[in-house]
Amino acid sequence: MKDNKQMPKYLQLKQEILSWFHSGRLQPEEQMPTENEIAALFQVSRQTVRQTFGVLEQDGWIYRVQGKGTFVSNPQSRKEENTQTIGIITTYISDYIFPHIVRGAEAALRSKGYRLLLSSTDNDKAKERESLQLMMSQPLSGLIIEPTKSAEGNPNLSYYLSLDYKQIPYLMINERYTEMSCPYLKVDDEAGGYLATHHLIEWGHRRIAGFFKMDDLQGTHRLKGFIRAHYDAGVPLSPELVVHYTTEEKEEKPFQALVSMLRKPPESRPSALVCYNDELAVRLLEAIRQEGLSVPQDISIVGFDDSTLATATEVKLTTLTHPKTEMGALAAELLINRIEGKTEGKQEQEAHIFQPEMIIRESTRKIETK
Amino acid sequence: MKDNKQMPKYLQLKQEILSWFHSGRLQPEEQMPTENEIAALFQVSRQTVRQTFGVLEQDGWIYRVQGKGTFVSNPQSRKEENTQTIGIITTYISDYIFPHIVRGAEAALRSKGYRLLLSSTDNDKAKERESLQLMMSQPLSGLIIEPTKSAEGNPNLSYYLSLDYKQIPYLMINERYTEMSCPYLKVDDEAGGYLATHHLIEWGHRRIAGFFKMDDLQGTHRLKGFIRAHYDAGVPLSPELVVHYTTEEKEEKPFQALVSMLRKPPESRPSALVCYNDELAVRLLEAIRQEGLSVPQDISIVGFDDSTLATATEVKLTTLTHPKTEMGALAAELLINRIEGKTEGKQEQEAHIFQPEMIIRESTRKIETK
DNA sequence: TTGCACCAGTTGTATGTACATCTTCAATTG
DNA sequence: CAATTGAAGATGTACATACAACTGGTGCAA
Repeated sequence: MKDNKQMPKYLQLKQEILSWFHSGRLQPEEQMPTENEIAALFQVSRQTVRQTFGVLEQDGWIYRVQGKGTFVSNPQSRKEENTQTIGIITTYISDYIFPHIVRGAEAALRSKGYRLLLSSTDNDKAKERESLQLMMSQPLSGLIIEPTKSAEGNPNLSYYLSLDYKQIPYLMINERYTEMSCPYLKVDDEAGGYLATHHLIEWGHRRIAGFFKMDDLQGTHRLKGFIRAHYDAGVPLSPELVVHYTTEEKEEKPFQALVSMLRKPPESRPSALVCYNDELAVRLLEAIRQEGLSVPQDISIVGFDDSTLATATEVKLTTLTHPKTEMGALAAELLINRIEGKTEGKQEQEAHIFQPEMIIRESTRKIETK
Repeated sequence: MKDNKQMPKYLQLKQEILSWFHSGRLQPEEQMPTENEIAALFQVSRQTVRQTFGVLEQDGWIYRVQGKGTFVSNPQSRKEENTQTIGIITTYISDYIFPHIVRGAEAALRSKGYRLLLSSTDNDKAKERESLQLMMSQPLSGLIIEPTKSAEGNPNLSYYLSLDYKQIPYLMINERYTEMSCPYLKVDDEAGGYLATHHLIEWGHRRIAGFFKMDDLQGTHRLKGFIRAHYDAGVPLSPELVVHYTTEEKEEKPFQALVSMLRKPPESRPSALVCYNDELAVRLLEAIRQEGLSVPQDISIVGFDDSTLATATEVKLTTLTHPKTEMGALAAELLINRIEGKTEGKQEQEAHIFQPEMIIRESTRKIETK
């Protein structure tokens, strides 16, 4: 027992006894040493031991039976007392892949007896703070966070620090704040962009247009892969074939950009498109139809995320998988492991990166290399 | 202070002090008499007073500040200890209109300082029970439920009764178990089925096929409207044009049924379809394409719910609106009103019924009446 | 006026003693 | 052999004392 003079004896004693539990030296339902034994062992008075036991009993670690003794609580019953609630804070709830992430997490949590608290930030840092505040206003076992745009840093740092202080485990999905080190899960978007582009190059395409949303890291990573695939294959990439846009511009800018590309003479037109995601791919399909061209005869097109939209269209989209549901489920499992202390010793990996896979459907075709 | 010798002094003292709070003799934030004063007043030792204060502090009645004194807790902060948590149990989370309902509810709840617990049943009554159990394992302020397979009755009645017993307000969305009387929000599905059918009849269609999922009440109501529209217009309805299916059959049965309809000679083929929802409409579009027919030239088709799928297809679907987000928000508001007792006197209406509206896009066309 | 030391009063920590109440089990009794 | 009794040992209650740590105010000195 450390003789930290900052801490009162009864709290030092509490730490010591907690370590007995964590090390497995005392098993659930086992009888504790009696108050007098512990008092003698640590050279403190029985009253001090009683004070410690009082706190431990409140925290649900032990229970006392008059005349019989003091016993270690069953972790089962301890859990029942503690909240078994995990929060998820995500940017959007209803948008396209997030429901699947939540669904995966919810199913995993429910099967392990945890409840799911859900909140969204709508990509607004003030709402993120509000959500954190609300979640932490009640006991919480753990937290899964999808950070709101981290470009301007993290104004809610103090809340995250108080998570550390309260020893509430948390992890991040899709991105993470660079100021903080916690486990996180993400998709290898650069590999995705590479795969999509590589697939098209392999099938003979040489003029490939790319449309990427640049206000989140996913878009920039996918673009990176797009560029690298060109470089590796020795295919030159003309700058006019890369279109950047932001969330606000997503309805019109890429659409118009594609229309003006398609109105050029066939030989200077792209023969294939790589789209930021399926939603954009569906939007661009309209532009192609509007210009009287068809997919995949005239233009090949690749989406991202394998959403429900990808198979709702007449020509089923070639796309890349996003492990939406699995990611949610894994996040939940990792978090539960941390909560229940199963990571002791093996020291879980900090980052879990999913590799996307191509799903080749009908929207891409092989063409003759000139 | 009653001299009940059964009860230890420190508990008798607690009762006495509690009566001070209840009688208003001590107001919130007021400073309590000091430990020594109370000890002298009741002729007990300061230690005994401390023991009493310890219990009162745990119960949230008082708080202590070293060097300053002991104070009566603000009932506000006592209330904070009570959960401000509302649960939503829905059939699916990720499927198409539910994320929007949840989103509407979440935004409304967050703005009023409530937390949202989310759970899904996957349309499985066993999971519904599991979800109810989990939700109720902790204090809960209220519950929003979307019934599972509402047409088949309610096997989890006992849980709902215990909600009544615990005086936890709840309401139902989309449908309600007929055995129970609670406020509910729904779309007038019969009117929707009627509108869709009426629209087609008005545009000259006489052989209209209907595809309805029959294991929830939405489907049966939409069918009812479908039939009534035929009846009102004096259009005969052949039984072979009505297809029933269940959740489990949704992938294949309606698809096959339509294929065999389309292979009949053109004059005995339906000229229009009314679909249970957009998801099914998209699926049936495939069948139509597969048989070499086109929409709306050969077949008109109407969906339901105005989901994102309705505009993802190349032929934009004519469909009916569903007030997804608004419904979630209104459900949350009504529930909060009940929780906070704002319904006293005016006695809220039991049912809130939204009227669907037709959105006419490209998938239906006028034909010549024979 | 400002800053500092000091003091009285309050809660927090630590120990000691005494006895009450309850559980268990062995010894005793009928 | 069954029931009772009693002792031992555990936690629960109650009181007493001493000092530590903190708060707020007073009063003195720069």
